Amino acid sequence: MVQRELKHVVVREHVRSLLDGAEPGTPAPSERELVSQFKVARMTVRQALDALVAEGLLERMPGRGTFVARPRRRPAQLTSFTEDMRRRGLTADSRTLLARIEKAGPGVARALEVEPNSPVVHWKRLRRAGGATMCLEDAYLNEALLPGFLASGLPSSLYDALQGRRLRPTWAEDAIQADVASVEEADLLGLEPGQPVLRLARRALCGDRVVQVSRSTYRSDRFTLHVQLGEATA
Amino acid sequence: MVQRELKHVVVREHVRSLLDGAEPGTPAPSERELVSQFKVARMTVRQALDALVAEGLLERMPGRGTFVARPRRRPAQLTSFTEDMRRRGLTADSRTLLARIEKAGPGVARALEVEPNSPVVHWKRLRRAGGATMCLEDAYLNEALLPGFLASGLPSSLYDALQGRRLRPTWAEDAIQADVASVEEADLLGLEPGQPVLRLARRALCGDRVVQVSRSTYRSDRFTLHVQLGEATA
DNA sequence: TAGTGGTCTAGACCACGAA
DNA sequence: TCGTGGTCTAGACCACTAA
Repeated sequence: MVQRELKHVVVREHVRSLLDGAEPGTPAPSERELVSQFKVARMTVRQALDALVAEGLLERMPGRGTFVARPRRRPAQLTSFTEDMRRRGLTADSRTLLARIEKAGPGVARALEVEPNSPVVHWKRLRRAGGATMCLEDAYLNEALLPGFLASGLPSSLYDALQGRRLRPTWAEDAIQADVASVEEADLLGLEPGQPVLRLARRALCGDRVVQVSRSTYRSDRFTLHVQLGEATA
Repeated sequence: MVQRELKHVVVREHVRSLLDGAEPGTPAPSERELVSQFKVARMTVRQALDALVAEGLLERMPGRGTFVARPRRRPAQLTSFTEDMRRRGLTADSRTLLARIEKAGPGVARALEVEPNSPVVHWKRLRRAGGATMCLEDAYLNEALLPGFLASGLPSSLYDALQGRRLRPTWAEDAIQADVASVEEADLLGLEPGQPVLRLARRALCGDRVVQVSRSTYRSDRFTLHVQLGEATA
């Protein structure tokens, strides 16, 4: 069963594969070329190219033509610790300190937007990258969205596991502070009490549903947080 | 001199003002209504509405109509300290510790993407919000882009001043770390040496040009950094 | 001058949703 | 059934760029 392909999709994908891997500045076929090649109206070609322009692949230059755009600088992406470390060429692993279902206290309930005393997954991990201890993470997940999460075995990457259930966060808000390590944190992270740490509190949503809230404590001597910021729009 | 208004712009702005402040879910006029109202072709109306959809103001629902969308959650925006504080209901001011033109050292030159020994504006400020000292900021600006910047008087908001010269940053990268205050920082910020501080190093670009690089040191007891993260694409 | 993208027309048929 | 947005046609004139 081959679904009927919309013409603008055919044109769009043809142009995309034509320019796959091309250098920025490479000219795309002109609109009128595509019109005669695919025997379609020019509006149809424009619809196809509009999509690629919106995507950031192409750039129009009136009077000159349409060209492969240089990659846009993007604002902050929502990535997991595992992905972050992989990007730095390090392999992430973790030691689970605690993983169980609890009743949500008032703070966690409010943050997760569930009723107090609702079941939540509490997962506490010591996270390492390239063999070195990086941070202590205390995460709470909305159990109602993740039935049987603990029973199916703890995943190595939380976001991978959420992605598998189509619950990968699409948006998050982090609150970031500097502080000094508590006695317990220092012990777990291998620091002296009073040494500086970076604290990061996250609320992660998938659509409108709060999936995860967490508090992480990073060793400041091993971890620098990198954030890209985009253009302010009105 | 009234510039000729493009039809799709007229329609777009009419719809925008019509729905200004409307609740999410409010229906927009149907495409055919706008066609007969403005005596234009339907493609023209679609072009107008497409722009508003891309902007996030409208949402199409095939078979039902076009409606005001609920505001999208946005990834991190590039805002200035002044704007950040205003959003928190605080008024920002600052005490300039140093403002002069210097020759770029190797590190600053590399970060600003100028030749070593090029003239750069060095501006060091103690920044306050609501009367309380918040941070110490050391900023370097590319003098070649900002001729006469110091001569025209120091602005209260750097980003406002840059905006006036059409050099407001459109993208930035921050590196964020926890540390402890040095003796000099402690003195200026009113802390004890060894208390935790949040360090933020920023490189801000307008288009492809590096406009500003800076290092800021925040009192961690008064300042929490908030960052929104968007969906990972590709 | 020839080619490009930007705008615009006046229709058409389709699938989908609500009544 | 009727109105909606989604797709598509076959033209047109314009401003701009490059040769």
